[in-house]
Amino acid sequence: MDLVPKIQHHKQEKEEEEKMILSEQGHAGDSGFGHASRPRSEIKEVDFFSSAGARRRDDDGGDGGGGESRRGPATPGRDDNMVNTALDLLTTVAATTVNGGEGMVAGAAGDHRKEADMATVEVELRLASEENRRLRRMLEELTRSYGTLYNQLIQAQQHQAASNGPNSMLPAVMPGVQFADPRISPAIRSAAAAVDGDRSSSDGGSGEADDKRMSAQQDGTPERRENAEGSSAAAEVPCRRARVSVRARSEAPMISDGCQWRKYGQKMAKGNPCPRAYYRCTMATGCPVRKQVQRCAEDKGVLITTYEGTHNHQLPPAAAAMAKTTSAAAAMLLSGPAVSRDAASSMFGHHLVAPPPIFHHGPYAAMGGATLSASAPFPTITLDLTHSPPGQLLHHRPPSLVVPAAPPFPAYGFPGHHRPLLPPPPLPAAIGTDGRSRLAMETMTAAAITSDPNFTAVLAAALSSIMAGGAADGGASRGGGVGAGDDGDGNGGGDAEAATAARAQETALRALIQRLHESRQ
DNA sequence: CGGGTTTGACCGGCGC
DNA sequence: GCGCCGGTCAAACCCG
Repeated sequence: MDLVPKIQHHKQEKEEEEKMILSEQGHAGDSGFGHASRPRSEIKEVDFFSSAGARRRDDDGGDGGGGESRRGPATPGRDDNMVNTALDLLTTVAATTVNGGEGMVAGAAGDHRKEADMATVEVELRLASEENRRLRRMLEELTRSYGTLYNQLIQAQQHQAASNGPNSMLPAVMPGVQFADPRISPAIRSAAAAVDGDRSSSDGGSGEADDKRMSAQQDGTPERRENAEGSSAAAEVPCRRARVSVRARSEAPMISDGCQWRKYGQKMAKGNPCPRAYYRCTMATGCPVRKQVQRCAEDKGVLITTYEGTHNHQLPPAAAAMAKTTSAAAAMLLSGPAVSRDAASSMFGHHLVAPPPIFHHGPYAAMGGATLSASAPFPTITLDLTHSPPGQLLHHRPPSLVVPAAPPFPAYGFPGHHRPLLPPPPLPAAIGTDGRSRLAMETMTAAAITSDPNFTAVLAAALSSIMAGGAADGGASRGGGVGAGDDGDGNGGGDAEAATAARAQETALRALIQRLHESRQ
């Protein structure tokens, strides 16, 4: 392009050069995440994900698999321990009660009590199993509904595209959605094209038709060439524009999210006496991810971190948690409204008493801990962690809840259909096949439980988080191309692993139900 | 000396 | 067209 300024041209060349070097080095930046932070910031930062980082390092780094995690039964923060301790805690408490009675009371009275306890536990267990079965059925139905809706969406999309031409893709994809930033549209079209590509590989029946359509799309126009040019650039754009803002209470200048950031600017923003700092991800050269850190004008104790973009490199596990969350949130933000009404009504309406407020009109739409802003220059989703249960997320984590502060937004009613532009995740298989999504799911479930004692809400939260966990995982890896989903073990799920995951899922559900029973009593 | 931070300048979008 | 504002750049500076 002749119009590109010289300096920019140079920059691009430089970036290309760096990318080449990077690729030759095989993402050398990945290995260096652990030590490069300055001690200064390590001390000051609120570390949301340190535990996860430690745990993940165990998982990823150790070639012996989770060997270390299995080695130390008493070590908090290990994978298995973390999962089950977090949610089995209550079960454990119940068991402890039983054992305690056994130890304290000797003789017949003790035996009686023990038997009674045992009977109670058995009844509880039976109830839990039954409820578990019911939940499973609901989950299956949800999955089916999701798949059906997705197919309908794709069909409508195809129909619209066929009748109105390719430029009408956006309305077909996003009915009723109006983004403040029209620049999103090509990206969405790209994503839609990518979906078609994915579908063609996954959907055997219509694969050929999709392939034909894809090839038909790859004609001369620059835009379509752009679409066909590989997913990285195409997938990058929507997340570059969608923003995920995290509000967290912290005295530190910056929250530690596991990534390396380099400050490249600071500005006084209007209406806020506190300066806004601009950071760029330096874990890989050319990584497009940026973040802005600013203190809240109203409450100086609240730190607002806004993420933008998708990492083009592998992430340390600690960062993957946040990246996955933000990626899912961004994907949800970009696509949520498209399905929120109809899908929500069809998915929730028949199953759950009170469908969560997924997306409303107005500048802000609140969903529990998350808000959407359609009036902002960029579509922004805000995850508010400032109202987390005190001490749970930021200050001191109880050993039973070692999972980092995964923002709880999916637990408030985004059952994973925040990604209609992408192939529907095979939910039952995806659930828990990745350790992190499992952990995040359970954390969010636990968070939902602690924050909302209402049965329906909690149930909805559990189901939502289950589905979001699976979808977020896929979303990050697909939508982000090389984003958070590619952090090493994302696709290592075999049957055994799935079975383990299913067991963990069941355990989580049992704990959840146990908790619900307790809260009812 | 290399890498990160600071800070004033610059640029582009947007509203009036 | 002008000014405002958000975002970015890059030279100077700082630090280990």
